[in-house]
Amino acid sequence: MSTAHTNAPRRVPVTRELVLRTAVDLADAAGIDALTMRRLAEELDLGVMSLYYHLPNKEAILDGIVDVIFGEIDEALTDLPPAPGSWKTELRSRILGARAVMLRHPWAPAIIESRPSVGLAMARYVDALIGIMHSGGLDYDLIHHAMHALGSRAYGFVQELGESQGGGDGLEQMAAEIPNLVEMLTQVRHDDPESTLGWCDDQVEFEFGLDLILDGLERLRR
Amino acid sequence: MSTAHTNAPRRVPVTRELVLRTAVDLADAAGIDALTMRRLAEELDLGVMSLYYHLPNKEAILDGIVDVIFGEIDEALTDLPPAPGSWKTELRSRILGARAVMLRHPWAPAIIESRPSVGLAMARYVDALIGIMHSGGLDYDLIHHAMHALGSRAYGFVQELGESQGGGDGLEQMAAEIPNLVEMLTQVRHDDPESTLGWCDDQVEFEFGLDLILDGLERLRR
DNA sequence: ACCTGAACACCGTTCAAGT
DNA sequence: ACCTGAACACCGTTCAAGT
Repeated sequence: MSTAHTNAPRRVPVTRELVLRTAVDLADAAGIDALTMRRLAEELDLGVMSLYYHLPNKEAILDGIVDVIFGEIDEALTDLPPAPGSWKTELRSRILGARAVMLRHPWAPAIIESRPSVGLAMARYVDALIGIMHSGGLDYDLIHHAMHALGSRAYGFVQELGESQGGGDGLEQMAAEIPNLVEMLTQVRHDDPESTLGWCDDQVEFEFGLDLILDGLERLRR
Repeated sequence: MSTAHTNAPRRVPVTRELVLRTAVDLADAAGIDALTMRRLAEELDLGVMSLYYHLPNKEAILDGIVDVIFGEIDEALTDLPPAPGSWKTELRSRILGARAVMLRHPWAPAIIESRPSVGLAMARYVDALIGIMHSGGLDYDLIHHAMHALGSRAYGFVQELGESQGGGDGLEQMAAEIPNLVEMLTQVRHDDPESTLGWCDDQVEFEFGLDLILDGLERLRR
């Protein structure tokens, strides 16, 4: 996973940026729980306390990670073809672009939601969304509502609750107590038997919710 | 905060339910970070290891806490007047009822989102929402989409990102880099100067997003 | 059936240094 | 300027018991 533990001389100097990049790679490879100061230092072939020279504490590392993620989003979006279209399609493609990055870093949504403040990279991303909506003829009051209505969907994710565990192991035992839920699940499963992602295709659901909101906003704009 | 530390004989026996109730009270009073096994045991005037007789581990305590919260929601909703109305208003009032409980336990959303599985109380709550929608004429496929579109909003909350910090301390420094965001914030603040909750009234925004989704679903039903 | 202390394997971080 | 080990104050949990 890394070249740590060798005692060959380091090619690149350790910097704040390298620490953050390594932290993201570590979370990708071993899960967010593996991202401890000790493990991160090990990955960099450094003593634990050396990390504190580059960043003040673990909170700063988590803040920095969010910057890295939104940096990746920005990169992915500048590669995107211009695609003139309406404000709605433009917003939609930006958000789906952000989502593609989130899918590469499944732990990122939880970290983003845990941060108390907004970093520059994230603010820039939001700023671009607002700019698109304003150019599209939405006034700032409606844009403000829109950002709240979108919530984390603006960043390309929704925290999927419960159903994401793939059908619900324990649900069968409670079947008698939750007839409507059981009926819905069996029916939806039946309607879409060859769905590769199981009965619950998250990408489809994400776009459904996103379009529901965008269409509603478009209607309010008029 | 409690009657711990006295050595008067305990009135009520320690049970799983008392442990969970105490855990909720502790999180309410001292924040979710204060909910450690040691602190919880102290609150109950118990040795730490005694907790493990009533519940297998901390995960089970967090699962149990979610059950307690949805128990409170159920209680609050049965007190609610019947309010016949459309499926939309009925769903709306249930969700706003759930939200009122969430507001009493600000730490609850994060815990709910962190749980990998659905407990019975939560499943019952979802089941009731589905029942209402089905009675209102939505088919199960649309209901399934609806639950995903609502996301955590179905439980009465959205994880508010960034702006919730109350105007953004650090935003002023980045003003030049985020002109659209700054313009939106100043304009919205100007339009609503006497807002007691600051420029960003979460209850209003929550209902805006909820209604946007419910109205869109109603349109799809027809 | 109900409770317990000692000990273990972890955390993030302070301190007082080293080169 | 860059890095470090020892130590501290925490975690959740295992174990082997006590009554």
